[in-house]
Amino acid sequence: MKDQSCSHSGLPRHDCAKDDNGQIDVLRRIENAFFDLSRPNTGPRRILVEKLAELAHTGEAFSADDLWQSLRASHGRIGRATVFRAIEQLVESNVLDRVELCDGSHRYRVCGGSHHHHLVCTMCNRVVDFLDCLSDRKFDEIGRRHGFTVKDHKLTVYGTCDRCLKSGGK
Amino acid sequence: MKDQSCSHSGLPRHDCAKDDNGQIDVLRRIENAFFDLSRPNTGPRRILVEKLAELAHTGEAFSADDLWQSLRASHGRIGRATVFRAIEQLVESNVLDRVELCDGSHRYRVCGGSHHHHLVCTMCNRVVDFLDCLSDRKFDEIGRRHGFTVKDHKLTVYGTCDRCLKSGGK
DNA sequence: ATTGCTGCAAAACCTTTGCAAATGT
DNA sequence: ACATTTGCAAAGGTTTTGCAGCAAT
Repeated sequence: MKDQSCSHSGLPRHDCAKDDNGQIDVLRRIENAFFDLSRPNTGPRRILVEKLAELAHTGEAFSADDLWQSLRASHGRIGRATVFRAIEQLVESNVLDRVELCDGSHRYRVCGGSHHHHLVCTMCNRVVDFLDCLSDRKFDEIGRRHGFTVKDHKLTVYGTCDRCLKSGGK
Repeated sequence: MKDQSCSHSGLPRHDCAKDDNGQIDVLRRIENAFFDLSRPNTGPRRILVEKLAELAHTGEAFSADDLWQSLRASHGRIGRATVFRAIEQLVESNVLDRVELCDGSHRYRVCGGSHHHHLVCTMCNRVVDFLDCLSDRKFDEIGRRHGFTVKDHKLTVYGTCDRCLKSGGK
């Protein structure tokens, strides 16, 4: 079995002024996430930060392998494991979100840091954020009803995006 | 990539009188799911149906491997692939739910057939159902706002169950 | 110097696939 | 007889691990 820790402590570790300033903020958040827990500002990390800032900008969702391929294409050699290890840390630090697709596979995505959920296109896997959700009191109530102390939740909505509808989705 | 189909057509294929009659109903639902699409009432399927009725009763969540181990322990040889193939069909037929744990792994669970969501204990992986959710109009509105046609959604709540809290969970 | 990261290759993990043999109808 | 499922073993895809060497502090 995998790491049972579920340390979405809920709140982002860094203040995230809304993304109005674009990549700068995201860049800083990613750097912070790396350098909070570990010191070295290494080459691989720099190119990772750079690439992730790009991906944050486009909002693209990617698989671990996508990211690896993309990094080794634009820059030279980088280890697969390095990418996996970085993703793990960044998910932990709430810089990346793990998004479940409806087929059970998953992608990652640079997230804004504040609480949100995902709307996923089942045809092209495009992911969009939204804020709507049940209230915290409601979640507490659900928990109370079953003897649970609620810590976190995840809401994912699946559908077809306009682009795919046009290009002949059922 | 995996099978991109997302054929939670949403509605259960068989009427599911609430589980007041216990295992009988569940048993029938599982049998129907198997025998709708394919004929042979084979040995492996019989023991699968039997075991799943048990699991439905206890509400236990299990991995594909758990189920395989358990079947080969109680009955003789059964192929790993047979179990995986059965799970696939039963998920498709809305007899089993796939539940994501907070670490990204997943379990299966015999479900009642009607729309519901899951409350998952992050310590023992116990799973409990609940019904609360946003309204359909709300989901439609979320979709409309982003140009999506909403088909399905999934809400999973993570927390600590009373049993685990008592036995020293943080 | 010390500490921790990196790349590689191997291993682990989980799931799917191909196919001959067995089974149900 | 026929069609389908089964079990096995092999392959597949993805993620993790071990470790020697390297880089940053």
